Amino acid sequence: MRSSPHPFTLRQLQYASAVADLRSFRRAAERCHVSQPSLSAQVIQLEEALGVRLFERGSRRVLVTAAGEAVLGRVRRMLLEADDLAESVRQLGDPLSGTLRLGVIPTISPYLLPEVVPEMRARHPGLSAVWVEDKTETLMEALRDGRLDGALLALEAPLGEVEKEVICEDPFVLVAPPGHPLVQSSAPATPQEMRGAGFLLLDDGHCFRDQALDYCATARGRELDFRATSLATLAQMVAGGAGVTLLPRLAVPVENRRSELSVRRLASPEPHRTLALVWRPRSPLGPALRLLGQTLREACLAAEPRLDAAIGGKSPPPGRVRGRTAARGRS
Amino acid sequence: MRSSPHPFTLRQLQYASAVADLRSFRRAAERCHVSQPSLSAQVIQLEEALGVRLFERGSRRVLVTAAGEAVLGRVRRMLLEADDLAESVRQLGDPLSGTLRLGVIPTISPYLLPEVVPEMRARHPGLSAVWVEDKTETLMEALRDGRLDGALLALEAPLGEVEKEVICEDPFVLVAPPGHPLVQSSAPATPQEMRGAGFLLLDDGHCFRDQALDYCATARGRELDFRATSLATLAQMVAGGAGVTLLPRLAVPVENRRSELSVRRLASPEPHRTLALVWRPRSPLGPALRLLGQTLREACLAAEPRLDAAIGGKSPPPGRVRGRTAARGRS
DNA sequence: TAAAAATACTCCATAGGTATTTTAT
DNA sequence: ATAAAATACCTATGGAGTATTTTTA
Repeated sequence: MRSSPHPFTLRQLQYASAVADLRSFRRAAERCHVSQPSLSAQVIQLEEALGVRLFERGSRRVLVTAAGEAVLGRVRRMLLEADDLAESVRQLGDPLSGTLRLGVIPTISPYLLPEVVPEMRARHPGLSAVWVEDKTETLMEALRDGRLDGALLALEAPLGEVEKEVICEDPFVLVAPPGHPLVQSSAPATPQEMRGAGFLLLDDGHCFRDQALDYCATARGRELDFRATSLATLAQMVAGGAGVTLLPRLAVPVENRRSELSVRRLASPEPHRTLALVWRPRSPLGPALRLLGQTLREACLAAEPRLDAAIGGKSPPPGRVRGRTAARGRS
Repeated sequence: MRSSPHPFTLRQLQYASAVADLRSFRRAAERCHVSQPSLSAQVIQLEEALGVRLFERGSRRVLVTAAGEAVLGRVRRMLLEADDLAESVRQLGDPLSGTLRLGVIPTISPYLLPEVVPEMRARHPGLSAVWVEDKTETLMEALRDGRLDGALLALEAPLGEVEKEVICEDPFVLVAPPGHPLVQSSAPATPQEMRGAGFLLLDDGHCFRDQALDYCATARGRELDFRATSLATLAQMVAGGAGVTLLPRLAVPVENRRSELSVRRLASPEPHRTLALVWRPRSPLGPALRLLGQTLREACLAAEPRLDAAIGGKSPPPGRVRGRTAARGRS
């Protein structure tokens, strides 16, 4: 352990981080609730302590130097750790309370949250959650920056290093207008049957699009020249006869509530996504999120029969989901 | 980004960390070069800021509370990151100079270091290295605590999360006294031939013992009732006719310098270890260590012919070693 | 009772404030 | 000319020191 006396303070790092964020000493000073000269002085001291200029000052703009870029990543990580330290103490006294800032992707939230949010409230009355909906990439960035505490998404997307609690496996199903040749059989649909079929898919940026596109490729389907921005739109288009699509089973009860669609399971290996609650490694909220994930899993399990009913077919016994795992996501 | 003004300072963390390490306020104050009351005051302030008692003070001893244990891990990580921040700036100005504290395991150091240390000195004159010899587990702990900058060891041992630069693959070879039935052929030795043979192995704690034991098990050999503390001892015992053993090819030129041993390659899949330079993820010295690793690899490559000559057999063309990889070690 | 941490207090280094100057567009 | 950062200078918080008291094994 080195730990010679440190030549800088957390406060200096905070000020520097604010300047880097806002590209202005003036506004940084405002955000930090100090006067501009005070903040300037601290930043200068930091630069002197480190022996490197972090910012290039112009009278109209502030630029971050190359050295600054290199240093500020570490600075942000340190400030995040400092937040975590404070938070971890709060968690000691009060393991399951406070407000969690949670992200969720749009292909999950409308279908899962109505189920599980009431359950959460019932099971953990001290815990409140703020849900933010966005695409995987944005959520992960917010997670890494500490703007979110956790996120509910599909593990099949590239996530980087996270801790996770798996909620459920969500199989994809084939959806077509009633009477469409692809939904005349009730047996699981094989890729061969779908060869050449015209698929409607989601717009870019949705991880579900990528997965559906993968399957579409193996089935030698072709993508139609329209991209929906939501599963609801997709379902409407299919109901209108514009083509067929894949939907996560989770979405079927909602999107087919008026029974305008015919649904068919897919033959194994059944394509699916794995829904999970993920969080930053070593987040002080890890234990709380783990517990929350378990609640979510149980709520999902309880919803299974209804999901099966909606697609008119029993699922194969779901592989026992494993918990308490920390691992690196794909890519 | 949260980053509300932090209620504690790096200095407070440093003092608390020193108290935890030394279990004494007085000695912690000495180490930190401040008076005992000053340090006490800061620790008390930290406890108040966090709202939790970190230490249980007795007149004869200081105990770390449960909360303290929970908090101090994070504290140490933060202090390490602070060190890294300072170091990363030093690296910016001067990428390949300074002193690296490097660990190496005893089954590598006597064979590889004499080769590569002169090469290192020649290639990176500004860079000096302090080498520490110890077993893998101890080295990894020192690495995680920031007491070492890098370590040269075998990737087959459980390492946790590290960045690495692979140096070379080092195959194991069969070593027996001349005239021993197992070394009459010059063809690669198969596990079947070795069935029931008496193997001399290293003492516990050496990762090479574990690997040799694995092979020994697949070959249905039996371990003799003696455990050597070094490969040198092992080689001496074999030369004295006490049994046979496996050695890393790297060790053969040194341990068989008087040609008292007969050496035979092993049939594929040839057991081997993968030597690599590893370091903490995000270490500011990463780029320097990466470069150093490349030097080590080239020095190893240059030594190949001599190693082959020493075991009297050409190796199969070595699989192209991959560089620039960061990955999680086994276990 | 003795060793160790906490308290009492003084001092000064420094973070922060206001007023002003410098700088670059 | 003007917006923004640096400088000058003052204030006051608080970190560090010495001397002393309290605590407990």
